[in-house]
Amino acid sequence: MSLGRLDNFIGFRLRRIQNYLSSAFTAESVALGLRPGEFSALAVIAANPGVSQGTLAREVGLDKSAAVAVIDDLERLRLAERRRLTADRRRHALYVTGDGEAALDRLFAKLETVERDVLNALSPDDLQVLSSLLDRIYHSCFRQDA
Amino acid sequence: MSLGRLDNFIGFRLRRIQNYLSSAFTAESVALGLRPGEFSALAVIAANPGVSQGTLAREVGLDKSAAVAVIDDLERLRLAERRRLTADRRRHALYVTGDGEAALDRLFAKLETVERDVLNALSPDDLQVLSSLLDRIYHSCFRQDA
DNA sequence: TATTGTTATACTCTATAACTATA
DNA sequence: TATAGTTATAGAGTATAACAATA
Repeated sequence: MSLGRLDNFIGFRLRRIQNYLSSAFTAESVALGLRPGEFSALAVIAANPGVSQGTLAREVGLDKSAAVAVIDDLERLRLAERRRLTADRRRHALYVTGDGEAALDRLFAKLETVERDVLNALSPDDLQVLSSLLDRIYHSCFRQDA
Repeated sequence: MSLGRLDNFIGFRLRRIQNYLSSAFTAESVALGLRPGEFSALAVIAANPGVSQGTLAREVGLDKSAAVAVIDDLERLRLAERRRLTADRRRHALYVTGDGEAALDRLFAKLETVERDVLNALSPDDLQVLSSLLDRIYHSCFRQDA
């Protein structure tokens, strides 16, 4: 089976590698009761304690209505919690619980294992180069951040 | 907004870049009436004239039942066609039509534009390095191909 | 009047299994 | 009995708009 012209595009190779990484990781994620996307939401809350739902949604690429379901789920699992802000009672500030931090430790450990397996074709120097090339692309695309 | 520990993982950056690439491309794709995934199916048929539905499905990562809907769509748009094989009348051989080739030319041109925009932070030499690093990862993951 | 979060709804995707026609 | 393709169906994911509370 040939991929033909598709094979000339970097985006196609990015997608194949990324699909592989994420399917390997998803198994660990669902083992903790998390659906795809909930892990990154939890990680972003952990990195930004008190973040609002709207800001989180924008950052993770979710619709604000989809964010409701994600946070409902995280609360149900006692991994994160909403706290109504007194300053602006429309807003919820989001925080990760102790259980949430423990889950993140476990998930990040798995993520490291998965990446190590997939990236073991490259030397540490190669990885450094790859990382810096991706950074340069990333920053040229997303420099206009909020 | 910080991404916290997430930012240390190459897979996360791969995903952001790939999301960006694919959302920019999807617009052109739907303008031609194609749904996501149908473009790559069409490209693989073009690269492998006479391929069967099952083989195509495996290659593109579709379920065989999902492949039916994709090919129905491609036939309805007159971009590809099924031909019943006389040797084994259970099978359909798939072919791209003239319209299909024209659509592919247009779509691949768009793909080049999108990639150029996103990857313009890198010099041709850098792109060559990136491409070869991704290839090495890819081949170490998928060497056990069919 | 605008914004934050919520609910409702519809649409798309995906995954599964049952079915047909051929082998 | 096994395989290629099809159909039917249910579940998850996503996108949209209407809504309540608050600003």
